Amino acid sequence: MIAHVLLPLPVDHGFDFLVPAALAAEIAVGRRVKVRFTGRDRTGIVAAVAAESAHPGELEPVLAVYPAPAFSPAALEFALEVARDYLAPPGVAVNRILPHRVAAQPRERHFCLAVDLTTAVAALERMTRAPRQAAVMRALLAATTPLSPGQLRAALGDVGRPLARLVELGLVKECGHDRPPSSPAHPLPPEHETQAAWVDALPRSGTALVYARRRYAGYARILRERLTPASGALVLAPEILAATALHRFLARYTPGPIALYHSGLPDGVRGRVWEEVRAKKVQIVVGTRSALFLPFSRLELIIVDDEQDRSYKQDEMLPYYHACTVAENRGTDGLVILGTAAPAVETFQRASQGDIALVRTDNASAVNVRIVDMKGEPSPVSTPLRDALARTLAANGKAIVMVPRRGYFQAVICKQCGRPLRCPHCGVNLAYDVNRAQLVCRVCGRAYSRFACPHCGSRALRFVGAGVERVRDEIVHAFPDARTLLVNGELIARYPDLDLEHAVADADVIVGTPMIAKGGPIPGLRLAAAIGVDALLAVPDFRAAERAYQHLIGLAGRMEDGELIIQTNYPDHYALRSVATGNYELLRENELAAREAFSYPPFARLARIFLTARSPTRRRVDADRISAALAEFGVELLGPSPHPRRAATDFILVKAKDATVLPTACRAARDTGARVEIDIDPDRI
DNA sequence: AGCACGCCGACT
DNA sequence: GTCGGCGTGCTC
Ligand SMILES: [Zn+2]
Ligand SMILES: [Zn+2]
Repeated sequence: MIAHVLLPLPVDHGFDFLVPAALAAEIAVGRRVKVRFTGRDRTGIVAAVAAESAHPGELEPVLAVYPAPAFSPAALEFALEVARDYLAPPGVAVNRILPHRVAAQPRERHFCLAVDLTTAVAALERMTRAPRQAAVMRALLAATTPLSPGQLRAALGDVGRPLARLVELGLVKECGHDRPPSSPAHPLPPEHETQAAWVDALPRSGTALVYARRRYAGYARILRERLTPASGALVLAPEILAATALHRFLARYTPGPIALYHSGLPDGVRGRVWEEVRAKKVQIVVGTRSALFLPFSRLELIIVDDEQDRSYKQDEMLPYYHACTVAENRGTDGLVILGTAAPAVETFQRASQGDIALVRTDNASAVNVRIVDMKGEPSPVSTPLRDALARTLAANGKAIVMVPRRGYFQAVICKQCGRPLRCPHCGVNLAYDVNRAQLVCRVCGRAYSRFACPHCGSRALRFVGAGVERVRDEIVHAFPDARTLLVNGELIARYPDLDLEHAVADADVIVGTPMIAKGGPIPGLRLAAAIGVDALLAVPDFRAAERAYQHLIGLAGRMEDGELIIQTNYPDHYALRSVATGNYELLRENELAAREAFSYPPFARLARIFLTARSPTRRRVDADRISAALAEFGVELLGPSPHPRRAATDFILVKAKDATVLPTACRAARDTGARVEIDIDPDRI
């Protein structure tokens, strides 16, 4: 017997191995196996089992078979289809998707009263000399479900001793739950019921763009009303934080167990969820894009929340897939919901052409938008913003300030000759880091202490582009009594378990990078401000204005009502006017016109071809070979230009006005033999 | 991906 | 003469 195994190598085929008789019963398509390959042990995934091999040479034996976690045959086929669509090596893709181990179910014990209520109350009255025991008894009396030691500890502190004593006395017993009994779903609060009204307008199947400011309650309603017992449902959020918040919400308002699945979980936990899905023990999963590959046997419903978010595009690692597209392929005979408060221009275009359904609620928001013209404003915190902050804080309201730049100052410019100070190694502008009191390069990390212009020698320097830390300091200086919280990537990296919701609840002013524009309403928030949106508008990407719009809508979405202040030098920019007037069409029309004029999506399809080779001449030769190979397809090539992050890598941008030729052209580029990686439909350029 | 093979410039 | 650079191709 032969096993055809996909190894994690950048090749487009698998390798055959001999299945020893002892492993014949265990071998199965989708399982992970250990093999000896080129002198070392490796693991791969069985793509097929056959009687014989077409390989002429000797075959190595399969050394071990791992029954779990494993792909179901259908899940494997789907993963391979995605790899094929995105021109990724199948072995690389499937080995990345499948977790490696299955962690044991955490054996959380649960305790409940062992006696009836009257006996318990009588015992409690006699417990005057054992207050800890009494506290445990009271907690168990009040609880509607059994409690785990962890839950008791959270409420009462360390109660191991008193709990053990109560068990000894026969007042409390352990009840045999492996997992906490799923709490009965809470009814939706009335205000959520109205927010969920759009569910009635959904089609039965196909893809629907749900353009609604508030969507979570609707998702809970769909899960309650539309899910049949035999089917699975998948709910995606763009990032781990958002997935966790959505999971918490849906677990509260939906009956039955809901699993959480994302790449931040330990491998073993992911493996456990994977296997629970395969065994149909879990019907609903909330997660990030990697959850799309879970082995659901039937998937009637996929919800992609915040459809416009660029985190849905995998662009750091193969396969370079987009979660929305993959979701639509995955849920072909069910319902796929793309939910958003600020639709991607491309998605909305599909809806307006009738390719997908459009469900649009009245998105009028109670947020009042004010655009502040920054011409002549010396401080990054304008006078109108300062006044609004003072008013808000005086009225015990909360404020949030978004600054799209990290650190302290974006750049340092010579007052004498006007030129920016650059890193001599990388050529990029140097940023100022207050903590080190040095100029730092964001590309190579080098720091410099020489504060003088290399061109004219002048020591008169101007710091420009206030970053989030600088704005925070400015606000702390202006409002020393307010509790100010800085939220940036560094904070999340340093405290991965930080409960952001709690931290935010304790702050008066939250200053942060655009990550704070994601998420639901913050209680008590009355003022939101966007500082330096011009930096967002100036990003060299055809989607820059759309992204700025989406960030601003996201920021406004963190308030139920209140004021949004936008600081800009371009008060008439259509993206900002569109936010101010609540008129999405204004953004859409301007974007469509620009993209049609310059042949960008949705009027063309793009791909990036990465060329990796040590020598630049080699990359040049490859680039020439590719442009020769693509000549016949009538596509436009831009570049090659150096990759912004990866060393020894260039990329070519491919633009195809005919959407259907792009995959063919990309395949032709791959088959030139040049060492390439291809990113179809990139999300940033 | 890793590793061997093989071909051309420049060094004891 | 050999050493070592990397481009090419193969691994079940
Ligand atoms: Zn100068
Ligand atoms: Zn540098």
